[in-house]
Parts: sequence; C-alpha cells; structure tokens
Amino acid sequence: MNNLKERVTIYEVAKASGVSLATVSRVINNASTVKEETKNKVLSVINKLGYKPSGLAQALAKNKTTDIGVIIPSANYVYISNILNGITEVCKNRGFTVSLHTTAHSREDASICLERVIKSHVDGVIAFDDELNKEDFEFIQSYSVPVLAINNEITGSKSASISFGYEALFKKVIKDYFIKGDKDMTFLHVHNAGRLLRRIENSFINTCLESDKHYSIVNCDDSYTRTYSDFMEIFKQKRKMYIIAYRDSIAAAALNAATDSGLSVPEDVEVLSIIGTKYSSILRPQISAMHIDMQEVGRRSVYMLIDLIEERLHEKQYKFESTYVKRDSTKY
Amino acid sequence: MNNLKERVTIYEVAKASGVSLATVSRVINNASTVKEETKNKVLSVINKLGYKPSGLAQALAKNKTTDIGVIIPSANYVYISNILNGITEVCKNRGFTVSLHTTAHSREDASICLERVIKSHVDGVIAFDDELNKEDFEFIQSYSVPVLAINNEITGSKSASISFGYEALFKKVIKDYFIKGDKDMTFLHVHNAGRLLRRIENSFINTCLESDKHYSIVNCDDSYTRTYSDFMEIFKQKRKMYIIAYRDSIAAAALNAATDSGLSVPEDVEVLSIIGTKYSSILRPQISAMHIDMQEVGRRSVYMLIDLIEERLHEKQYKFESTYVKRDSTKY
DNA sequence: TTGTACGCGTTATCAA
DNA sequence: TTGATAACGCGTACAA
Repeated sequence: MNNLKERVTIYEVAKASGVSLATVSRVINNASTVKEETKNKVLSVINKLGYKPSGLAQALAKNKTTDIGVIIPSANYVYISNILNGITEVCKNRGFTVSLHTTAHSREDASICLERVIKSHVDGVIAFDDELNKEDFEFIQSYSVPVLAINNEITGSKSASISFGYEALFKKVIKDYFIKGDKDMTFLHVHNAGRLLRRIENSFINTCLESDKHYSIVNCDDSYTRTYSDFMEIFKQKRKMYIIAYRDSIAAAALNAATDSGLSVPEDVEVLSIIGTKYSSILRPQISAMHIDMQEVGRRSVYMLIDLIEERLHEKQYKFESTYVKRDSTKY
Repeated sequence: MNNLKERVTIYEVAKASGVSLATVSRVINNASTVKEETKNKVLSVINKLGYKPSGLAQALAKNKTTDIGVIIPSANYVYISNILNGITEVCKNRGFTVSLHTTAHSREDASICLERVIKSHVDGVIAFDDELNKEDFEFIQSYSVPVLAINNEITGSKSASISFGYEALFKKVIKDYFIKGDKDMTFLHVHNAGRLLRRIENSFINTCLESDKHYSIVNCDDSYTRTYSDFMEIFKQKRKMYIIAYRDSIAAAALNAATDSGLSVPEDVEVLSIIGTKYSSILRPQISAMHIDMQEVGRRSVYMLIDLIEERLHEKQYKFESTYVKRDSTKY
C-alpha cells in the first residue's frame, strides 16, 4: 500500500470501471437493480483502488450522519464509563459512530457541547449530564435532533428518557435501619453534584423528618483525597456515624478514614454508597451499596434513541430500578 | 424557540439579510474584508434565525473535519478512561470533536473501527489498542490521515508515538527485591492482554534468569471475579507468594483472596500492580504500584497529534517514564 | 439495467 | 467590499 495516496472518489472508480458514478453509487448501497457482472467489476475496482465512500458527502446527500452525540460530564467516573461502554458497544453493532462531548461540570463547556452537537449533524443525542437544563434540551430539539436524556425527564415529540429508581428503595433502606440501627445518619452533601444527588438528599431529609429521626448533612468535596482527610479530622471528634455517600470513591474515603482512625466497621462507622459499582465489592471492607447496571443503561439508551430516530419508539420513558446489596460496611 | 424547525441554511440567512451567501460565509469565518455594518446585520439575522453552519458541508468544502478519531479497546478500564478524559479535555479546548471507537479486544471490531475511521474523514487518529498491528497503521496512513499511536512505536511521515517506560524501572524494582526479599516471584500472565504486558513479562523472565532466581508464571483471566476465585484455590496450597499483576483490579483480586484466606500482607503474600491508578491507594491494604499519569498521556497525545496535523511536530517520539510507589502490599 | 443532471450546505476563486 | 459560480463527494429522481 503506497503512502500519501490522495483520497479516491467515486468518479475515479466510475471511470476505472467504465460505468457512470450512479452505478458505482448503486453498488455501494447494494441496490438490487445492478447487473451481477458490472457489480463485480465495480467491486473489484473499488478494492483495487482502496476506495472508501466519504461519510461526509454521503451524510450531506442523505441528510443522515449515522453519528450519535454523547454528552457526559467526564469519563473519569466508573459508573459513567460503564454507561459509555454500553453505548459504544451497541452503537458499533448498529452501525453508528459516537462522538463524545464532555462538559466537565461547567456551564460554559455545556454550551460548547450544544453548539458542537448541532453543528456536527448527529442523528441523535444521548445526554447524561446535570449541567443541561430544560432550555438546553429544547434547544437541541428545536433543531429537530432526537434526544434521549438519562436521569432527566424531558418532554417533546423527538425525545425520550431513562430514569433511575433510587429513591423508593433508598427510603426503604433508611427506614429499615431506623428500626434496628443504632446511629444517626449523616448525608454527604456534594456541592454542585447534580440533580440525582439533590433528589436523593431531599428524599433522605424527608424520610428522617417523617420518622422523626435526627440527622445531619456534611459538606464534602467530590474527591477521594479531600474527603479522606476531612474524615480523618471528623473522626477525632465523632466516633459513631452512619454515612451516606453518593459513589464508591467517596464512600471509600470515609471508610478508609474510619479504619485508619482505629474505628471498627460497621460497629462504630457504617457507610452506604448510593451509586455502587464493581468497586463496592472489591474494596475492603466491602461496601453496602445500591446498584443499577450502568452498562445496561448505556445499551438501552442507544436502543431507545435509534427507535426514536426511526420513529418507532412507543414507550418514551424507561425506569431502571436499583437493588440494594448489603455488604460489610453496614449492619443491615 | 419553536419546535421542529427545519435546519436553516446559509442561503436563507443570505436572503433574509439581503446579501449574497458569499458574504454570509465571510461573516461566519470572520473575514476582515466585510463592512462592519453589513456584518452586524448578518449577525443579527443569524441570531434571529438560529442559524448554525453545517459542519458537514464545511468539512466537505474545506476538506477538514476538526474531528479526531480515538481507538481504544474499551472505556471500562480506569487507566484507559483516564487517557480518554485527557483526550477529550484538550480536544474541547482546541476545537476538536472526538469520535470514539472501541475494539473490545476483537480483531473483527478492530477492522470495523478502521473502516469507520477512514469513512468519517477524521483529521487524525489516536490509537491505544494492541489489536492494531503494523499493517493497520499503514492502512490508516495510506489514506494520509495522521496517526498518533500510544504504546506502539510506528513509523511514517504522518505518524508519531507515545511510549511507556515501565521496563527499566520494573527491572530495578525486581532486582532490589532480590536483594532483600524472601519470596519467589509469580507473574500473572493474561492471555491476549496485549503487547505491553507481554513486553513486561519478557522483561520479568529475563531479569529472573539474569539473576538466576526461580520464578513462576500463572495464567489468569482479565477479570476480578475469576482471578479472585482462582487465588482462593491457590492459597489453599501455596502460602507464600510475591505476585505481579498488570492492573489494580487484578492485583486486588489476589490481595483480597490472600486476606480472605487468612494470610497476612505483605508477610505471606506480596502484590505489585504494574499499571497503578488512584485505586492503588484507595484499596486496603494499599497496593504498591508503578504509575504513569494517564490523563497527561491523553493530553499530550492530542497536543502531538494536532502538531502532526499542522505539520509542525518535531519530536515524533515521546516517552512517559513510570514511577514506583511502595505501599502496603509489598515489603520493599 | 444504466446514465444524466440536479441537490445537499459550504468554501473559495474570480470579477465587479 | 461584495456577488456569481465552480468545486467538495455523494445520492437520487428521471430518462433512456
């Protein structure tokens, strides 16, 4: 294969095989109306020349890119990269390409993403990002590109959504603990961590109020290191806590700080992780956590989006229910 | 903003502002040759109509997509998603869009990726995938798309590569252990885990041979769960081991199996992780590991690729040296 | 079964 | 400073 070959176009293939470019086009899109003989000839020329149709030109002509845009805050969270992996897996199988956009929890970057997604002519968008609000989704839809929102119930004819069922089960776990447990509960509030955590936090507060239980909210950073050192301080004073963290790394920070402070788990300190991943069971002590199969969420989101694009999606809402797995970081 | 608006074209903007489409184009690409007054008029019309230039058409006309293709095996490994995050971060800042392709360790999927990458007209490719061989890189380059390969030294005028410096330090760590350590070493061989591990495995074997030390190789799966249960079996027989695993999850599997078997770390069992991530220090006992800042690898790969695209890349090879951090899973 | 000609939404080269 | 007009590489009616 020679280097620096200029891109071969459909014209050259046509000329080299002695047919018109229309025929070449038909061969590419395997139309049935082309004679076996010419088809073979064209195919062999295509092969010889190493011709690859330009996705750009095809997309422009067909008004269809077979690209889907994915908007996430970052790939650096395990549960998000699980979703991403589910998405890429199905996209690959269904002939779509994914273009990845990250907002890095920044409103400014979110706007950039929106611009890019519109410019890039994607056939559809999957968005799992709390930086995006109602107006943003309307913006996307105003360019008539179908949207599937994860953890964000949106409306519109060209939209659908997947939601997470954490709250009901979460409430139940808390209430069960109220019956047998012996500690006040502490919720780790992460500034700007998004709607999901906020909803769960509200659900937490309400549950405590309903049950007339004392509780506390502690601010923490969305960082293992800082949360760890914060808790090393906290444990100098408080020796009994039940801590609710929104993901494994944060839960691990509290947990490690507890054991490193000579406290025993779950006798002195109990920790619950809301968004459990495989690390819930790898970490020691193993972390009691709520689980949703995020890879499956990713897969499902593509299925739904493609159906939406092809206008055959009937159920526009889908809910993933979580499960609770009690492990060693809590008593119940 | 009204729904289901059809895409506004440059033509409509031109008509609505009473100028030719050439002028609109100039405004978009902020050419200096356009009168302030008409420029403002056009801009206001663009705003009013919500016009966004079609990236497709622009790319076709300019022969430049401002997309870069990324090929990785999967987003489901922490160190890979770290790289990915570095890539997306810089791409966003430099005005590029990322199209993500995963091979899932399959040769068939790798071919699909190559096809897609060529079709999609990306301006460049970043590949960190052992499924890709020399011919594949030549294939990409034969379409004159610049390639940056991570962990794969390739040649060609439109190519560059980033390599990982694990072996020299790894050798040193082993030799240091030979001086003071008290166990034979066991290397976890993962079938089909790629060039990097194979190279390190060779380096391991050579070092042992040079030093005339006994060693063993144990086959294991690239899965926490299976490796864990394998080691639960192994530890019924062998009680003293120094285990070298290629990434944190695998190291954790051996480590957890050891502690769950009542063995003490690092007295009975020692574990070293080659590709350390943040989990090396989150897991307990903390895992001694070698580290390379993978996010920085991602960033650097984009910098180099962009320079390569713009033909101003001088140093075509860059090497990231690893560091060794001794933690609690080994004695030295 | 195949070819002609136009359209897709831009950029870029000329003139004006 | 602006406006026609030809590319860019392909799909697709319509004709042949």
